[in-house]
Amino acid sequence: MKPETYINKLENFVDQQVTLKGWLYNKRSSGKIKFLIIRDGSGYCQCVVFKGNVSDEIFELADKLTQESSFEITGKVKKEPRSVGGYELDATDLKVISLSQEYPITPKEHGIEFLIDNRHLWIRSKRQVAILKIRHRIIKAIRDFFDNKDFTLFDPPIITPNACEGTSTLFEMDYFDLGKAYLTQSGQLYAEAGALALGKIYTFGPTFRAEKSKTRRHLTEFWMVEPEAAFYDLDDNMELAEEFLEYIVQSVLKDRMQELIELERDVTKLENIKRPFPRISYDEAVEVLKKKGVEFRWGDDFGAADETMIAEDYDRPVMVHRYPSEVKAFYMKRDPENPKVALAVDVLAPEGYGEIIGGSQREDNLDLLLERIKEHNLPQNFFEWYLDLRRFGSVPHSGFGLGLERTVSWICGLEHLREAIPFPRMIYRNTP
RNA sequence: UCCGCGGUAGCUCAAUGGCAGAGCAUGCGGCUGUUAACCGCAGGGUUGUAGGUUCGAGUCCUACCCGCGGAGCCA
Repeated sequence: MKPETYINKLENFVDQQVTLKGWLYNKRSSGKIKFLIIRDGSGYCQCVVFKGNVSDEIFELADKLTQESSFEITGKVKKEPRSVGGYELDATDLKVISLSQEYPITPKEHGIEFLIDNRHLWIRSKRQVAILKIRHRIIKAIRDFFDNKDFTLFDPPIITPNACEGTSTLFEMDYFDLGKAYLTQSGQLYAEAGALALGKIYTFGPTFRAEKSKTRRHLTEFWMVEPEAAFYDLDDNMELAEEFLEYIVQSVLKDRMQELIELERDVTKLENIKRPFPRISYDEAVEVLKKKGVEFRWGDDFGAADETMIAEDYDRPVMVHRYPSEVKAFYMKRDPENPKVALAVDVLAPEGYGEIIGGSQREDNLDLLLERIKEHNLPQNFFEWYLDLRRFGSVPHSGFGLGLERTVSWICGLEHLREAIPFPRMIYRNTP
């Protein structure tokens, strides 16, 4: 039943007869010759149906195929530079599996609303297939990177009893007799427990934000990878982050060049992504903004436009460290040399893609952490288990979170995060 | 939540307050190398919803609905 081969393996079958199974991507005809473009998920192949080579029935059947009809086609493989993918199938037989009804996504332009309404079909188009393949390669690179460094995959809960950081708006649900529960906004606190158990761990899963963000950089459901390592300080954390990003980008360049070209991505911009990355302090970043004429008050967090201006001076991601502690989460450790700033780091991607990583060294002192919890008006009883991590063998430790879709978006050169995930969830859309 | 823009054929879009149109898609016909193929013919409309102004509204006014772009917040 399964296909004997796939389009991306045709180079091994030149001058041999094969049967491909797939869907009709497009069709052109010119009298006694028809060109069927078949896609099978692995690639695209032009099949030539010539009246002299097939029976009249087969020739007419080729005419009946509508866009996205499923079919199998048999013929001899030829090398053909004029054809998509470089190979062509000289058809001798054709079987229709299922004729498609009138397919809504035509080979012309469409508006974004229509495409998102038809996301379940839109993902069949070339551009979306390329993005999803790159997404998969990025995910594989993430897992390989940490696995090769002896980080253990550690899955935090998705249902949580309270806000991890106490700031964001969360999706709320009724949890039996225990009252309200929430969808996780970060696996961070649980990751710390994991690091103190296993040394080096990473979490990788979906995360949820109920904020009414309505921009190209936001989804309500997105994927995040969060490494956490015991005995790592902020510098170790930054080293890990830059090696990590370099590995991801270089892996995609090595294995998904064809897809990047399909997306018309300027790959020279990606080839620059090599260590070391520039590191500047928040203070230095503020100076840069002021020099560029931005009115910026020390103590504020950077907006999207500020991030772009800071990043535009560099051809690779820039690591901005030591943010004012007041704009950062309660669990971030303050710099012993300057308690007004936290040992935090944000990594800003080039080309205006903004923050793709946020991380920090964590507060490992029980008393200071208790103070932070009070300052942030967080319910201490929910954090008792987290405080235990400081009561029972506390150690310096650090970690960061990388937003998968923002990374996919940056590497693919996308305009909007919604193309970086199969079925985007946004404030005004939860379908299909 | 706030600011800005939009909603007309299956899709992308036109239409000075005066006959609701084109391209693509679909159907039929033509073409032996097409690359979003091309050429000819045909079918296809509650102009987002409700109300108002007017001899006459896709067009002007009011309200609502839906979406898009951005801000804040963040990955």
